[in-house]
Amino acid sequence: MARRHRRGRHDKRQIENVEDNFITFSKRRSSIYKKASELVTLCGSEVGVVIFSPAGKPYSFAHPSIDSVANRFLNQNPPQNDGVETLVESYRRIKIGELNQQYDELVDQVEADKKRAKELKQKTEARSGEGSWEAPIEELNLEELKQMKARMEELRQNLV
Amino acid sequence: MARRHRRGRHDKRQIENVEDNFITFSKRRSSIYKKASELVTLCGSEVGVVIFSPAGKPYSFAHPSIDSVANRFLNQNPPQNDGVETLVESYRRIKIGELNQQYDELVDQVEADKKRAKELKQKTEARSGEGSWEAPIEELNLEELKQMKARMEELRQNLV
DNA sequence: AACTATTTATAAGA
DNA sequence: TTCTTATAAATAGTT
Repeated sequence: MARRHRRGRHDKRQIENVEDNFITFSKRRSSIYKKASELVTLCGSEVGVVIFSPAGKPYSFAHPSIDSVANRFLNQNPPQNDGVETLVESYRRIKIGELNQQYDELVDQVEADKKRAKELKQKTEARSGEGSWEAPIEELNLEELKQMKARMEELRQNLV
Repeated sequence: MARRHRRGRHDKRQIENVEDNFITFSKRRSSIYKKASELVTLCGSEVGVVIFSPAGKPYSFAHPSIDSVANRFLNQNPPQNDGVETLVESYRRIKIGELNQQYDELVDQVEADKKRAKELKQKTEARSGEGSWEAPIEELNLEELKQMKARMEELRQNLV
């Protein structure tokens, strides 16, 4: 009996050309969507699937929505201890890092200005012998500024 | 012939109890992972799957990694115009909003302090008639501060 | 976990 | 493309 044509699924299918590969990809992508959908209706679970074609085009299937599933997953997976950054951590680090750098420069400059203003004030007071009624203001504000910086750094610890 | 037991897959399987449902869920979840894995090796695509069990426990499968797939998907799906926030947008808005609020308070306070310091300096100078060599410093720094604030607001526009 | 009757998915051909 | 089909794989219920 002559050898039959091979049909059904074969483990060692080789990628012959781009067109056939995309046909296979499309069929299998649809099947995965179907399986995911069945899991939702059959078991009452939530599912999100993201697939990139060999050419790099994105496809997705999700229930109840891709954002819902992604947010739920990310929120239930807090920062890991194994050195691997999560998606959210990466965005926080990169984007908030810029903001923090600007903030550090601002605080440094402001504190230097406060110090110089205080020295200047002491100098002019020593010469005039007046104006001591203004004395506590800048010290107090400088202290508040330091506290605010501490609070900001605490916030940053929680963010980055 | 007596009616046979129903095997194979049936469209209208009913959830009888939690244990059986979880067994079905586990089997099907494994199958979806297998299908996803086959899609990767067979077609050379990238896949990310997130699944919540009926009880709410999260599971995931991804190649090359869940972060890689998620980032790639989110980056290729820029902010939509239909009023729906993406995952990344939501995180930026919520977390950076806190930082911005602190920053606004800081800038307001600093500028108020600058103004008061300037007034105090003018007052003491008017009385002593000296110290004018220090005059340009605070105005310059105040201007730099304003520019820094402007840059910060520009940065924020890009973030939020 | 493993088994099995049945259904579904798959690859290639038409 | 879409349909067909021989075969492989997945499924639900059982043991």
